[in-house]
Amino acid sequence: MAYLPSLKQLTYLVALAKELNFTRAAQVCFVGQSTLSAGLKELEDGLGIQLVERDRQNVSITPAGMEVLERAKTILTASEDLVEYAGASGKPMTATIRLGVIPTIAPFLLPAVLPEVRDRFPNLKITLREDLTANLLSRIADHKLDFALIALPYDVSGLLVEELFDDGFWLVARRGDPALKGKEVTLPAKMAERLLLLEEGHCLREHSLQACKKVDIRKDESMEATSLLTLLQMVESGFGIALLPEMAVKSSLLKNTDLIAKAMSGPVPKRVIALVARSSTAHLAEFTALSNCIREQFGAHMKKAKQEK
Amino acid sequence: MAYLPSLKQLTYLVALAKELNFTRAAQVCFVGQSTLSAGLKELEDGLGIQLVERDRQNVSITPAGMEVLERAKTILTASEDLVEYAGASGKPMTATIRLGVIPTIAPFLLPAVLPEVRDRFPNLKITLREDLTANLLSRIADHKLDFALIALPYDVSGLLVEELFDDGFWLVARRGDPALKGKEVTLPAKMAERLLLLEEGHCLREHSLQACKKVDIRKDESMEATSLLTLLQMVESGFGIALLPEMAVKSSLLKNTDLIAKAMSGPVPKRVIALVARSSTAHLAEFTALSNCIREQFGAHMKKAKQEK
DNA sequence: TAATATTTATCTAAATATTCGATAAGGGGG
DNA sequence: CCCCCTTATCGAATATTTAGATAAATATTA
Repeated sequence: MAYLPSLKQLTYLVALAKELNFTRAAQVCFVGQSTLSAGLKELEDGLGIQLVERDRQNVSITPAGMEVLERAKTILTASEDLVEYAGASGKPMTATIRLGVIPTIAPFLLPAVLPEVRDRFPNLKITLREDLTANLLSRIADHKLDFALIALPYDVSGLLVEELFDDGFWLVARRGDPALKGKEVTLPAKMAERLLLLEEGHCLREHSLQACKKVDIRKDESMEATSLLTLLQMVESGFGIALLPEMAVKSSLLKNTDLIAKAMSGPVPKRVIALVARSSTAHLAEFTALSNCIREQFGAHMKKAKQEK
Repeated sequence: MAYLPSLKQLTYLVALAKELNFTRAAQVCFVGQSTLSAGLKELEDGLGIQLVERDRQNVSITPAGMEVLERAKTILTASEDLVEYAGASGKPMTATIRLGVIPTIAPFLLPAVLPEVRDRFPNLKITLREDLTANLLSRIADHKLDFALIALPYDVSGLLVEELFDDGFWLVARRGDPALKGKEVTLPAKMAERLLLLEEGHCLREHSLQACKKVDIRKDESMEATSLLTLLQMVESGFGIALLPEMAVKSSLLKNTDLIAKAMSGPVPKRVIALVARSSTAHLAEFTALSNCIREQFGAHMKKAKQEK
């Protein structure tokens, strides 16, 4: 029989990689330092390679150790999800789902969707967290979050991804702005110069830049908005123009402002709204149900918004 | 600390699911029957759910058990691949790769590609297996095979997939066949009626049917070919027409025959040649290298074949 | 330079877990 | 009704794991 590492040994490696100190890692694992030391040695012997470089003063993970570490994390995550699944099975659609949503989606999609979700799955509890994509994905990996509603393109390798719908970008400018001239709106370079952006970290910033085929050159940080609301304020104050996701345009965000939103022509620049989860998530049924519900419900919501116009 | 199943317990579940008999499963695992019985009970207790239905006479896996089983297999596979990776690390591109190839790819692609692979990676050993897609994928899951060269579309969920290139379908008929008339060849329904197919199990059969938007209706099993060679024989004997992958057309398969191959017009029906592996494969470096090598080398091969024409 | 603190590795005895064989218990088939 | 086959359980032998003490190596500090 071939050697198989024990999950405990893998947790030792993971803890040690995080702490880079045997004593502290042992405390994290609730074992003695000698236990962790021996356990790791056994893992290295079993695998036949050195995973950790122990200088008496510093601990570092070898390149091979890094690869093993990644695999170990995957295995442990899948194991934890297996246990969680087992605990939740038998009572589907009754879980408490921790859902993360990025700030440029949350205020427009959640009000339209959550009531229906609650209606359809009365036993499904949803707790929300609004944060940047990177933070949400990191929390998903750490089991601190179950699902996240984010906008693609984004690196989602290794995750379970369900694309929900496209969300096109509209040009927003003050009434009478030259950028709005003409029947069709495109974004030539000179327009792009006037483009206002959200601050670093918001995916909408990257997506706007990609839509203009511009690389990210920060010019004036004081001219970067911290939310869509402040972004629009800046447009209204005459600092420039901006791209706004369709779902934001269709909300009441532009009411009582002097701003005009116009759809773009040509190949419409867009982001893709997607629900993601760990691929080993314990809540696959809930993931699918939520995906469908959002897709249907938000589709209906947008159609209604169109008619009202 | 939350409960974590031991990998040993997971192997017990996997073995039991395969054998559906505690005694035999225990033998497979090289443990006593009592050990397996106790181990499985411990797993069930730890997870808090029943995985196995034990009638004194029959053993069956509960629905929840099936889900846990799938997850267990994933975890065990990833663990085995971790060990294998550790053993192979430090000497990259020196592994012995067991490569599976489907029969409608092997004779056309391998001769063009393998010499270069051997040249570029002299320490990489490759053993070959020619078989149907379903068998190859099953062997990949069982660690009996490392990579497989197959044709998409095919259900490859859960696998590492690298699409290499498109392989269009050409219409093959006897010289003067009415199907060849006209400047452009499409496949109207009446042509599709005359279509000859490989026998069940060959993906080319499904792909040909999809290309004609036909569902699989077996008419006469004696009229089904067992290989591309016999398929062409049947076309040459006047039994009908066939679709042939471009890589086969560009080979010398049609030389010294009375057959004409003509590219299809419109949206070209095609298959996509892909290399697949377990997503936790120990040989990711080799996978990438082989992918690139095949893509480049076969691209050059086809270009050469075109010039010779 | 010497003392001290901090680190990981090793050793040992004790606690814990695992394993096997024997046996019990529950049904079907003859 | 008995025999055979199944899985579950029990107890003793065995193997593994653990913590604490200690060693060994280095860096820091006096």
